[in-house]
Amino acid sequence: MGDEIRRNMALFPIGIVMKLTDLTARQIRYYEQHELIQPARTAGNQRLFSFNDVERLLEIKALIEKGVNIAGIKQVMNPVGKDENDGTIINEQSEVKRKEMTDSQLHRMLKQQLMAEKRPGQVSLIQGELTRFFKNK
DNA sequence: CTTCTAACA
DNA sequence: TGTTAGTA
Repeated sequence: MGDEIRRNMALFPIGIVMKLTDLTARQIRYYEQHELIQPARTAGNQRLFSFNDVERLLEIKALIEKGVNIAGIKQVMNPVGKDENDGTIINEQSEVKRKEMTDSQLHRMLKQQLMAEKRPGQVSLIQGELTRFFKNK
């Protein structure tokens, strides 16, 4: 599972994540407050997001666009960070159909976005494609 | 210039 | 959520 460390490596600052997910800094920080994501911090308290964080944010965004609120999202995506020792009961009765895309598809999208970042020309791939990957409508 | 926290005409 | 203030 050396791939796991790569996915959880804190890499980009909030600015990049904003463009990658098309979410506002306010939203990203807000979701962090609600423990939907937990980006790492630099010595200077700057947030550093990993691929996993970005993926989760994209899932959160998709859910938001489907009309799900924070409470609902917390139900389908168990807030990370909690230890499973202290009898934390989390019902997995998620009826909401989500994440139909594979990791490879997701990684291709993110890679393309990152490349488009360095080399302008291509644009908003996430917005349009995402809605097609995430079932519904 | 970018990010952070706190707060609300 | 937007947005602004005052920092780091």
